[in-house]
Amino acid sequence: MLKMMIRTTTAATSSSCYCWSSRGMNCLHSNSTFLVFVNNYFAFFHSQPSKPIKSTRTQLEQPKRDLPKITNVEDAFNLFDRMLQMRPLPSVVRFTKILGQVAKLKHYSAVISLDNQMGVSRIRHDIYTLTILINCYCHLNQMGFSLSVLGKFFKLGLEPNVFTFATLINGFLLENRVVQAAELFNKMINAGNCQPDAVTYGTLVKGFCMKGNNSAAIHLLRKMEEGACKPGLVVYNTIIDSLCKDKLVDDALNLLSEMMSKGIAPNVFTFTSLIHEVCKLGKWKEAKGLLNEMVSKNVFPDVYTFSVLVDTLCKEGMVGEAEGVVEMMIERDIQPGTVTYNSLMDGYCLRGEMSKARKVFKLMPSKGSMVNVFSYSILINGYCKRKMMDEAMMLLQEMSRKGLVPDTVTYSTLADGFCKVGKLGDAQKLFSEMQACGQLPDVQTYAVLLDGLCKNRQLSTAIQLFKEMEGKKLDVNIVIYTILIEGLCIAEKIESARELFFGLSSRGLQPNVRTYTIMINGLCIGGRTSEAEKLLIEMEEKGCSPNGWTYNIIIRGFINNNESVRAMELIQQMVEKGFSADASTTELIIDLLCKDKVDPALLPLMQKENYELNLPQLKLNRSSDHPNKH
DNA sequence: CTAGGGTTAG
Repeated sequence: MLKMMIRTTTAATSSSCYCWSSRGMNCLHSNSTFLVFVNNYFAFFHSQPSKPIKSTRTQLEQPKRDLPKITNVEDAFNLFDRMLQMRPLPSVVRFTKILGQVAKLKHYSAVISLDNQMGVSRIRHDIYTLTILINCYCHLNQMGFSLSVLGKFFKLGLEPNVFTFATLINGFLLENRVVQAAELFNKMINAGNCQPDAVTYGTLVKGFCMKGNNSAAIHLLRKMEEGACKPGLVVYNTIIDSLCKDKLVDDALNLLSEMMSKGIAPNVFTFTSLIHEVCKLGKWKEAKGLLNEMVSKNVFPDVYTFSVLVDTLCKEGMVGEAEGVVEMMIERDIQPGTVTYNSLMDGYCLRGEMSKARKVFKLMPSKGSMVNVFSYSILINGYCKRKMMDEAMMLLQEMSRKGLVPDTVTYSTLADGFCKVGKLGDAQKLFSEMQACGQLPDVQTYAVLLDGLCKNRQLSTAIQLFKEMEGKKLDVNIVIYTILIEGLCIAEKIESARELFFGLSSRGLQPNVRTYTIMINGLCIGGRTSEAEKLLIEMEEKGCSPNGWTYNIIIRGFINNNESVRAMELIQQMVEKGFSADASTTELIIDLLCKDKVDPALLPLMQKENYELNLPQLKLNRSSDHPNKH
């Protein structure tokens, strides 16, 4: 038996070295089912017509365009200049059309400067111009200016219409101010002269969904049914997507049947939401079923749908298959976009294949996909996970040369990389740098830094940072407390760790598996093995099942406290639950055996059939159960 | 000429 254990130990060690990433680890559980899904899926698409029938609508829309289509801001500025020099001046409508197009390109500040030029030439605003302006300020997170534009309506004797109000409601939502959005909505209803339309309702429904308030969204849906403005496709799609994001796929599917029974046909948005969530839950059969269903209804997957599939395949570690999907997209004349390629790059990064990721990154512009902040963050994350900090930092510098603004995620990723290689100073430098550049640290940024400080035994600095974080109105969550509890345990301040742990519920926080495991570890370090075991039972009772990592921790705790009898019992419990010993636990067990420290009374237990049979599982030690993940 | 829904990174 000893031989077997040693063999499996090496297997466990090498497997945990290979799996350096915590993401993508779920590939272990259902690879084969997913493969079946993918194979079916390929066969399925090859049997479909390669091009969906294009709607004739777009063809009809073309001739009425009396203005060259603007594809970039420069063209807009040039055209605008020429128009401003014409005498007589073109009408406000002509100018507004350009503003509308630039706004569609999401160049909101460009719209504002164009509007200023209009002002200089004394071109009067109309309702359209002002509404576009409001929308631009909304997207620039400047609601204050949006509201002052509203004031202009009255000055000019114009009356805001339902477009204006819907835009303002959306603006509040972009700032996460759902209450104000709802207030404005109610004002519309009560004032009586401008009733909300389907879009206005849809916007507010989205607001409730954003706040995770699905029941309020559904309530509004029911209210629409009673009134004159019946819910349409978009409102259903919004709620279906929100239900999906909350993993309530069954509720989402019920809503799908409901809309169909009302004669509202689901479109590619509806199916993409559903397929996305079903893929995330690993329900490949259902994903295939939905793909079948949509095509049978003449709804064809588009670049969004395919990107979801590419992303899922990549996260499952099946990058080759993802590449196949990309090729199929091109064959079917659906051009992969930046998001598609970003997902593919992330897939390579997750497997540590940085040169392949880099190749995609390099080829993107020639395929018509501009790299963006996501592309850089993905690559940077790839290098950070491989501890290649120089390469990661070079990319950060390249970003600013290309005029891309690194965001909170980019900086947090880099800070985490530096923390993990023990360069706390560099992490802290980035933390200040990001704030100097106007990027606000969020909870996850603080989590990265706190974790780095705690793991590097700088507890007092960590506590200082924690206080700073509390001072800002950041929502301190269980992840943060878990890091602090671990920090206290590392510093062997077990009493303080216990206090913090048992005070969690009074802060309205629920410990998760990680929190429990870290506390159990702390208690074991402090020699309180019986209390640790109590916690193991308690977590199970509270519906938080211990995982393989938890068992390994507590077993090691018992062995280290010379309680090998109880340790052996726990090993059996662990094996019965389908978990297995990891490398360091196995080492301790071997040590016990070598030193003949195992009570002969235990031998019958150790030779139990199920225990022996399960030993080869050692090599299946899953690093997803490992602490290095928040 | 103006407004709402689905894809990617820590």
